[in-house]
Amino acid sequence: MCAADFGIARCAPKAAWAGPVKILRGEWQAGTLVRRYKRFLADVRLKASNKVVTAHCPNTGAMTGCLESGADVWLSHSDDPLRKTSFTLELTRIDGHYIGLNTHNANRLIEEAIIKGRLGPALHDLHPDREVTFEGGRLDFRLGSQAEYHFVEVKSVTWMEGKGVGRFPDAKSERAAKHLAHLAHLVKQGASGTLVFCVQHSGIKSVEPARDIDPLYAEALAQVVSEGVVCKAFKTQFRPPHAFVTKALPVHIR
DNA sequence: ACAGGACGCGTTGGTTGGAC
DNA sequence: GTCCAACCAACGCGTCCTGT
Repeated sequence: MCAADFGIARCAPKAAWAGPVKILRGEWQAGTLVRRYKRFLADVRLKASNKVVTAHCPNTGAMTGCLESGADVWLSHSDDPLRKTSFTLELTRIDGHYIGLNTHNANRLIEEAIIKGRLGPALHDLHPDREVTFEGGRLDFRLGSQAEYHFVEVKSVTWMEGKGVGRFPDAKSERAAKHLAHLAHLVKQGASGTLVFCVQHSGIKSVEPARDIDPLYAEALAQVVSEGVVCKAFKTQFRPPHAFVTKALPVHIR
């Protein structure tokens, strides 16, 4: 299986800021989604063999508008004998737009952009610490030194509504609000904090909080931004098996 | 010092069991 | 029968502990 089989250019887009990050691992496959069920699982018909396989779905969220039966999907493959499913659902294409489904890839993409210094001078660190724990909480990245720590929390945006408006969250999320509180708390203690929306949908042109889905989160976001937390969004471009962070997108808090 | 195993975290709809 | 809380599902990643 190769990218050329699906008319996909192998080269990186000229606008790529960072990467590439390989999002399709192992003997990756293209297929068609048959159904998603039990939150973690999806049946996919492989294009190469026409066989139906069960893949692990690493995004347990609502994934509004992201998983439609019959949609093109791409799967990673693992030889790990401990795994119950050899395939992992990574990417889909709906209405001509690529949508990254693996939330872990959002962190990898943003980490790559941080390492390359593409997210601005305040977010430039050769070796950010990942999954930093503190006072009962955990954030995705810590940059800098003890003199001036900079904490970064990454959220994956895959839900597009209307013409290019990315919305987050797609379901009520107490944890997302908790992460905002953690960032605000650290900023109050003198650190810097940035919330990064990693937009894994090629059709999204701007990001806004989904006030109708989770009004508490929308309020919390506006509050922490007023308290000094920086909120940014970055667009991902897909060239299977790779993905790239390409540019900043506007975030409309209110 | 290093390798490997155990465990915790994060994610949310479905299932199960108890209370009313 | 209905409601609610607790638990479970699969996986990757990081941390901690133990053995060599």
